Amino acid sequence: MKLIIRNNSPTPIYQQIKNAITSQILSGELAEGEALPSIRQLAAEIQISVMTIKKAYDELEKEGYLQSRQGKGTFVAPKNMELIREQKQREIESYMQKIADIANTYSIDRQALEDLFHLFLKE
Amino acid sequence: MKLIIRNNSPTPIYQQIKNAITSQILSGELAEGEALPSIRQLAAEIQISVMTIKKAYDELEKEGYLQSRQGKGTFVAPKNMELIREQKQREIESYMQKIADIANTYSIDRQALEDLFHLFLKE
Amino acid sequence: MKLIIRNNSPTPIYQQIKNAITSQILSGELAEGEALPSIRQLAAEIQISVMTIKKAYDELEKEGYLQSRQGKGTFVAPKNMELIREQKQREIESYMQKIADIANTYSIDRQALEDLFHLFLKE
Amino acid sequence: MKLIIRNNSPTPIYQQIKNAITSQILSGELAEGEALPSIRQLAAEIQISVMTIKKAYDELEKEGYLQSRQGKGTFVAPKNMELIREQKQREIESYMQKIADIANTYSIDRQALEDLFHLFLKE
DNA sequence: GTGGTCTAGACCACT
DNA sequence: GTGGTCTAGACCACA
Repeated sequence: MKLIIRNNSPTPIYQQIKNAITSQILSGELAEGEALPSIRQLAAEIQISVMTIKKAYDELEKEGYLQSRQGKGTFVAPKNMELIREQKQREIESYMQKIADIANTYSIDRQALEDLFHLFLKE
Repeated sequence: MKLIIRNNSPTPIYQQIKNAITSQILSGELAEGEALPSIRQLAAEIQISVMTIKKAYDELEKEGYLQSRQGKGTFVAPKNMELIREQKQREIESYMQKIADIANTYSIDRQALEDLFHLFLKE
Repeated sequence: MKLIIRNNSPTPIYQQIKNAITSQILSGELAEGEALPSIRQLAAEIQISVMTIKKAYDELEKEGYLQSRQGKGTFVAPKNMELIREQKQREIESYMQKIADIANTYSIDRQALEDLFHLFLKE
Repeated sequence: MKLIIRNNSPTPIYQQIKNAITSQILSGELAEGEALPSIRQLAAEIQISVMTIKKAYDELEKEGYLQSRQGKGTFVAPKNMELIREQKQREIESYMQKIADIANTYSIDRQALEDLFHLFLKE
């Protein structure tokens, strides 16, 4: 597995690992069902603590990209991706509805709301 | 008034009462100026000592959530609007944070997100 | 905060912590907006590593129960709970639809499917 | 045939081709017995050396995914049904695991879950 | 061998 | 003070 980690980057190492893996899954370089390097192996390969790799793998599993099986290894999850994205889309819409409701009820300024929104998006 | 008190809980009963009331005030279930049940009435209703209710009401008054008027009863303090706005502001921010997180994790297009946001706001 | 941790339990410590906190949130003992003990404080109190507490808090944050703010502390999230449960309900339904679709397409035995389902539920 | 090849990717091109084809076979986009484009045709189509395509096809034949018949072309191997069933079985298990996880995390009633499951199965 | 959990430190950034 | 990240070990359970 090819991974370039920048120690001096402000992006946490586990996040860099997550980004690299998701981009490879989304581009098809990592096919569904394919095995990933074991956490220890990858840790040795890129000179990073096992726990850091584990954290990246754990989060990717919760997000639906990977699937771990004790004693067997970690694999690219079957392609739920469209399903997951649909769900996340709906989740976003319901949060927006909530925001709109609150803004209406408490007459919060729309311009302020938009500025806030841009702030969060640009992070 | 809806209150669920657990006798076997490690949380002191007066604290459970305080939690329930503040949560109802902040969520808007108890509107500002609204009358709370009298100490004796509530004590009878939930089978709790009058002293315990009084302690809860007293502390809530000290903290600015309630206001008791001699001979008239206890009311939700009117100056909560700022408190509530702050609370709602934080609520909106937490929703936006979630939207931003999801958008980052699943690489959702920012322009589409903004369009959606305008859609909900203009409703 | 009152927490009883069993070191000899098969349930991981971080899971025991999560269970205790969610049950207190759902029962109202922990009101929305209320501060939780800091990770270090709780770690000292129950004699557990800071990282273990952190893991429990982290997962509770991802699940929508808590909200952490750097430099300030960790708080019970505003009551999105009904919203989140609705979303999770829909998520479950879409997974079930997927299962039903696959089972239909590949004529997988329904009884085997049910047995499998019971197996996973009873874990 | 839909193939996206990245020249600047760290994954060797023949591996990218293998990944794309296995993924399409396992997901059913390529049905058993279906003909694949000829080596020369595919090479021309995606602007890749004939040798590279041949290497990918050869390895996929060794792994049992494809079957080439002298003078006729290359086809998806017919005995994939078991492979696919295994894959689908694992897919179903992963969905069930997700359902069980959500149900545990958000304390969703098991009976309701079973009723829902029967509903979807009987459709 | 694999992943799953846990520890006891450390340093950083924010307030 | 708070949370956020990371390390270099350890032991367990599964296969």
